[in-house]
Amino acid sequence: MPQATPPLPGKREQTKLSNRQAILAAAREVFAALGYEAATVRDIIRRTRLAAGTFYNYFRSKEEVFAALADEGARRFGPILRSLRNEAPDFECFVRAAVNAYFQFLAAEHAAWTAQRPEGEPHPHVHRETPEMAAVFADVRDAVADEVVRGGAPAVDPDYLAAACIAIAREVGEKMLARRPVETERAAEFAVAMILSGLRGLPAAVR
Amino acid sequence: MPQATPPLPGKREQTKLSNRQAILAAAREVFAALGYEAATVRDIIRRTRLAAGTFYNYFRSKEEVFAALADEGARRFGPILRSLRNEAPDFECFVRAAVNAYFQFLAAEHAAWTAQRPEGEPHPHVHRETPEMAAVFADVRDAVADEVVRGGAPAVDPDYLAAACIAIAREVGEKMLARRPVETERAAEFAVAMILSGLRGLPAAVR
Amino acid sequence: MPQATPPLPGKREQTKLSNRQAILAAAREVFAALGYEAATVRDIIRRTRLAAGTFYNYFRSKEEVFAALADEGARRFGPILRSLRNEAPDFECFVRAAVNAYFQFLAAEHAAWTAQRPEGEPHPHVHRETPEMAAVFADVRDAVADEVVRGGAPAVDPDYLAAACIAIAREVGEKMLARRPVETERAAEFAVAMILSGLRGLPAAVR
Amino acid sequence: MPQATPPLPGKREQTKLSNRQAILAAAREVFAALGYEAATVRDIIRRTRLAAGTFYNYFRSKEEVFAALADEGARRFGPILRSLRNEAPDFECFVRAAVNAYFQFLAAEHAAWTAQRPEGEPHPHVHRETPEMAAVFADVRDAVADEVVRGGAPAVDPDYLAAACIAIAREVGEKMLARRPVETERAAEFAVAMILSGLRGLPAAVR
DNA sequence: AATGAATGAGAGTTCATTCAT
DNA sequence: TATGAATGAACTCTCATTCAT
Repeated sequence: MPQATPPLPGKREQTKLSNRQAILAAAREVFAALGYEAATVRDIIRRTRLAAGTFYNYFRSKEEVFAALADEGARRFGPILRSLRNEAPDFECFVRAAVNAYFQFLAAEHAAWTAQRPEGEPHPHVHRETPEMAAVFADVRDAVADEVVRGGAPAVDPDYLAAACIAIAREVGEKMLARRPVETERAAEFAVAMILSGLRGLPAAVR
Repeated sequence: MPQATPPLPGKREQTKLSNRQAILAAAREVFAALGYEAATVRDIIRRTRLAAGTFYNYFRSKEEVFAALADEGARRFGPILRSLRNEAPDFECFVRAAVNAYFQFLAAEHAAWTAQRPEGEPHPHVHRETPEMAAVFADVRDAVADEVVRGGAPAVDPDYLAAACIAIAREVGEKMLARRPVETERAAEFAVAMILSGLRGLPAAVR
Repeated sequence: MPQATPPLPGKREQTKLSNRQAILAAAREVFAALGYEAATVRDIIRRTRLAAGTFYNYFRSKEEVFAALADEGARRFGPILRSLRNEAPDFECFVRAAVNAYFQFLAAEHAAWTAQRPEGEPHPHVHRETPEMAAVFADVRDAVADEVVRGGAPAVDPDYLAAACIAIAREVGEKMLARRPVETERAAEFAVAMILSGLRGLPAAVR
Repeated sequence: MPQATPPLPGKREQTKLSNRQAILAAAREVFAALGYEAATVRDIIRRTRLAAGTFYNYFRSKEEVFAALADEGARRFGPILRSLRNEAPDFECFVRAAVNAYFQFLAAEHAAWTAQRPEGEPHPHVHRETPEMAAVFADVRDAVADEVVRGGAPAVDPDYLAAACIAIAREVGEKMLARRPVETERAAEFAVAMILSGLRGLPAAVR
């Protein structure tokens, strides 16, 4: 196939990219609708115009596409989080801003997902953890841990502290999503209060 | 037929009971190692000397064996929790006692599980929620919610509060398990401090 | 167990007999409701107060209980058929009487069955052949064949003739059962007419 | 892409077609040997070089492959039957032609099947109704019913009449197949005579 | 003789993954 | 590189049958 060298991203590169995007988009929907375990590669490619085998030109497994999705989420969320940290005058403001951002993100994603959920939750005891959430959590964890190291947060075990903050946000966020209407602000307010007052009380309690 | 009361359990009843226990034990291990979704009925019976079909003489499905495990956990933990509540002079003491009990339980169960785990975390993004944990969490949630209603805890949204307390305990507990050695007391101390000081600061922050 | 010799059928023999009857009755219902292939030994013993293993004290398999049912049907129907043959002045009357008896039997059995059929016919291309029917057919076949040999029916191939007569009765009978209301007499009339006029026309057509 | 019309079927299409044929052929044999109910999907694919899962690329279930077989039979037989009806000067000739055609078809199919049958009849009480037969019967039934409506057959219950005709052909046909040698003509002659003389005698007998 | 739990083969079906086209 | 049929291991669950009690 004699052909001039493509000066701009050639057609090949374009389709390659758009195929990748199509798979990622389909995977996002499927993981949201079915959960990681129940989702199958077949489910993903079925929501795509691509053939079964094509999936494997882009990802080696369900595991890998999940990781890619998480990466993408991190790439979208990381900058937001970092700018919040730069702009916030102190740690309290940062926590407030971060929790608010997270809860808004959560509500937005949730709205998109609940649309296609077919029946009621079949396995209520299983956490629906989406790739985006995982990435966001990782970022937050790093931020909190950094802050502890930098002295902006009390000098307690940074790992435990990060875990506790994330835990509060996560669990309260989940409760928030279960309510009608979804009150992002009230929930965020509660979570922030819990985190900050917990933080303030810590140094006295834990040496 | 010289006697009406069956004095000792016959051999049949004995094996029946021990088989049931064997299946439950195997299921516990499998759920811990693989998570609920990834676990299969085959995985469970394979860890047993029983034949494939025998599983279905005891439980109708994976769902059912999970529920049985949760029931068992609740039966074991519920009384402990309730006695703690009765004995504790105030809510703080109760929280302290409950968190300690939970972390000890966690450490004990963990020791039993990690024994069998063959490789490193195969599915890191999936929440390992074991039936026992689910049951314990439900109990704690009820206790906290009750306390809020009774006025022993600040008059904030009881659902959010319970969720936050559980979240802290859960997540810090998980971190604790990941460390060597497993320091039950330090972790419990941290979690209790976080919960209680969070609690104290709440009323001022949330109107 | 010292015990006087039982002069009349002892308790043992009685239960043995009643167990056998219970299994047969259950089998009759199950075969009618599910068809031979779909019916399982489990289905049969489940309709009984007996334990699974007990079935095998009486019958070695589903096959065998089916055969026993057929035997029973034959024992009930054979005498009727034979007396009809003795009482009927000629072959025509015999055919008439036999077809009527068969159709009435069919309608009666059918009423008993359709009661418990759960859903609509799942496999429309499968003939529901019950043991009783099989036995009755065998008897009729013998009767017709005998009559041909005795000269009461035209000297055509007796096997074909018997087959044709049975076929008409069977198929028209099935059609009859599918209608509401079930008109035993009209259907019998039709079948008899078809058989007899077919019979009369045969000698001329077939040498 | 120098050419728009796919000139010859590619290798893929060829194997796809031949696999489909292989499955159908295997299914035909299995249904004939075991009957619809006793036949399993595994029996079918086992007579094939294909893997277990491949069956489901072609048919969704046993039911569906049976239907496909019936369709095929109908497609082969329907035209024959219709041309016979157009060419026959009267109903008698049509019946004669149809029965002959049916018996020949039966004999041909039978030859193909009995080749593989390993042992003696394993389930004597189950009607071996093959998909082809089902299709043929449906066609014949329609033809006879039509003729009754058109007045070419006596004005008796068309459903009963069709059933009776089919029944005679079917049952006599079965007897025919059981004999050695298989005398298609004699059997057809008998069946035709029985049907036609039955037909002629009917109007007088049934008002 | 009756019991009913244990057995394990085998049914239908799904799925991740491969590979000839 | 895209395709999509083939693969075969694995899964859930059922069943006839056995056998210790």
